[in-house]
Amino acid sequence: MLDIHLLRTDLSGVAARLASRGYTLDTDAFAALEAERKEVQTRTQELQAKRNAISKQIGLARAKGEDASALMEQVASLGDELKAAEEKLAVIQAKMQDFLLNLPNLPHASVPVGDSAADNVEVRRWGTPRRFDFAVRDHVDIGAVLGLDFDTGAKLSGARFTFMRGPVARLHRALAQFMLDVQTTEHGYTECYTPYVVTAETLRGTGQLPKFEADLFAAKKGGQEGEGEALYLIPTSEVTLTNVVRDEIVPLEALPIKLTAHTPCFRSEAGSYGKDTRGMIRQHQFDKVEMVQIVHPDRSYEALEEMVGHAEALLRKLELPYRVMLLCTGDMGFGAAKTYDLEVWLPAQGTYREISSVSNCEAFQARRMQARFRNAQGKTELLHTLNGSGLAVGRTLVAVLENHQREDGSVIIPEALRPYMGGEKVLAADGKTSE
RNA sequence: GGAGAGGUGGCAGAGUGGUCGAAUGCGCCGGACUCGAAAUCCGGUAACAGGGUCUCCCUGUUCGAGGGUUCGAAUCCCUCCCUCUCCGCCA
Repeated sequence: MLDIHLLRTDLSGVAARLASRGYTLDTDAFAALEAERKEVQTRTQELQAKRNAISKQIGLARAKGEDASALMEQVASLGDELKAAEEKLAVIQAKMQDFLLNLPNLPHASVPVGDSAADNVEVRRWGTPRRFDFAVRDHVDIGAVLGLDFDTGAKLSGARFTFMRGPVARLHRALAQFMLDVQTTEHGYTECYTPYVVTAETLRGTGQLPKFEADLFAAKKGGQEGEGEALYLIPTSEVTLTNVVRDEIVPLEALPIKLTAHTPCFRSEAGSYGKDTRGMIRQHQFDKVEMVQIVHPDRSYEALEEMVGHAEALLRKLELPYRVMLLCTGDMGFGAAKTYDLEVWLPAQGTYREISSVSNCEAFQARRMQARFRNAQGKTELLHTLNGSGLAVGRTLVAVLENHQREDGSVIIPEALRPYMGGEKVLAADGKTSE
């Protein structure tokens, strides 16, 4: 959510910055609503003040045993107008809230202006894509004999679900454990276990609601006939980790808060029909190790660079070539002020594909959540929140299989991962180490 | 699922229709005392929103959430949510 003061004082400036990310701000609608709000709110508060003052006098008169009927008449005459004004104000404020909740964040000044992914800027590359002296297979073919089973996934749950067994299932688990251990022991994050099902209020805090309900899975408690509040499956643990500070005023010395969790993520992938239909690049359910930092506003851009480094460290340890992309204004997510994507090399596709996305949301989420800290002057101030994948486990599995494949269909396990694989060096169909 | 208790400021905890945004204690901030510290004493200390003559003043809202009664609600009524205790069931 944007700061309403900024819209009041610099509406055209806000409109220009939103336009750079392809969002057209209806300035006339805002100006009209704001003018109406100001008038109605002033009038309402005037009437409330009058009522409060007279009511107080009634109390005093009664206490002295005096007759208060003249005062009662005065206040009665306010009644209808006050009630009407309060109702009108509530409607205007709800409209205003709705308007604000649907505005995306402002891009940071350092973000390149552009319309689409084509305008993203490559910041750096690491590693050299390997040359293969045999026909490269993609992860679907490699995984077929190693336990990657899309048919069973589809039978159980439909398209975009994967079933894993044996060596691949173990590799998947090993990757998640490895990532969590690096985040906690080397990067200073606190490991968390969080709910996978959350309330609408929680999703409003991080910005998935009200605008993106179509991207979520909703859940219902058994034994209830449409009663009660809808619950949603988390699309990322950014949601649960960030909402930890919702409605909190954290002490200055508690900052920065650095949290990580390994959770499944559930996404309906509405609007991505026909995209990445082969393999496990785009699934309704995938695992991710998430990094969340909740920091002092002065430190958030420093933290952003640091978090990109944390994600990069994992890719390096796994010996996976990647590049770092700075997203342009038109390609950033709703709540982000600045985002870096990490793209891993996928030899079968002959291209780099997103495996991590790290964003600074500045106060956008904090304002929705009322997540604050007490500054050095003792005043409350909004925090800055950041989140990033460290990493998407499914896509990392794909990258390991494809980049480290061998001609005989086995896969070399990167050294960093071997302690998590019982010391084995190679992933093979028979489960045996062939070297 | 059954029975009961309860949700109040950073925390603990009073308050059952009228100067209550809220006693008291703790914590925190400032001051006094002290060479300094501790102890003690004095004073201050909620959030959010709006307005202004904008380092300050004024107004409004907020006592789990929403609705109702009333001139007036933390306090009375209704609905919902959550927490705790006991019993039952359960991984």
